[in-house]
Amino acid sequence: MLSSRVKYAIHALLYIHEQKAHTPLSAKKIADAKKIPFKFLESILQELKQAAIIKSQRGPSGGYGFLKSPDDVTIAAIMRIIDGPIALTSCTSENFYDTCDECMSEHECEIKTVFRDLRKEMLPVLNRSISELSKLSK
Amino acid sequence: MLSSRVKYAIHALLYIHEQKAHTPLSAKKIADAKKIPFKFLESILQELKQAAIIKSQRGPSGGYGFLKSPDDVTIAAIMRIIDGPIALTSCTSENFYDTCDECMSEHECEIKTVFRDLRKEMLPVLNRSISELSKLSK
DNA sequence: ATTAATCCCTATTAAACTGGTAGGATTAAT
DNA sequence: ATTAATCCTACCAGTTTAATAGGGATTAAT
Repeated sequence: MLSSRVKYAIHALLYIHEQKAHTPLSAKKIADAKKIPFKFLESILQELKQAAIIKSQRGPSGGYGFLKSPDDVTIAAIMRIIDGPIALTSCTSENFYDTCDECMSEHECEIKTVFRDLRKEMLPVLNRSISELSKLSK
Repeated sequence: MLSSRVKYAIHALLYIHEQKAHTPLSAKKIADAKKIPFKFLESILQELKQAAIIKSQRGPSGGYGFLKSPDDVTIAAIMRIIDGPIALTSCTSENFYDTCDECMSEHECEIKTVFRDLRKEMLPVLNRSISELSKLSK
């Protein structure tokens, strides 16, 4: 299941996108509007900033805004930054690949086939961007 | 990510299926063949038995065998029994549905749309059965 | 220059989850 | 009766999760 961090992250990014403010949006405002625990949200925004998704402005009337275009920020990317791999097994992960014992010992693990196919079906859906998502809800 | 319990469960069921023995297969043999910690495997087999996937025979020359047909035992079913929901949010889960705060407050949560679509794409792959999987590997 | 609002960093915590272990009771075939 | 197997209950150490707490650094409006 999705962590609450990822859910909060998506909600926060959607909110920032939808406000379309030229001035940055403060964590406080986002937290209030989206009912996210303030301090918890702060740490999530830090993580997104570290990953170069958003940028921040300090001081009064400071806050957060997109660094990358919302068209290019996908749900998959947010999940990878915060929760890690999309794939359900490390041996079928593209960005977090790791061998599993079974794959080493057997010529081709039966499980691998399923979860490689699964990942392939999941990606197109998760590659939707924040701006796409925002349009859908209207 | 998949829990090791689910991975072990799938491997164990595949092994039982492939042995095609008329006599039940002991946890010990499965554990040795598939290199699964014996006691850990036992508890997994208990769970599968409780869920009426397999049946057991006690005593010497006892062990485990399919109760349902391997044609009808899907990866999705095993995952639901052991790890819980397939869907990534409870509000898009069929078998473990639960409301989330956002879904209540807003007319239609944007996130819900994505993860409902995601679930829809995942299911056909995860509805493959043990016997299908077994054929694929040959 | 003060101050108010923010970012940013570190630490702590309670609860749940994960991946096992341990030991004994029960059952049935020999 | 012995043995080999399932069954049942409890335990445990380590990690993760979802926060909370506190405070320092930075900035900009006044």
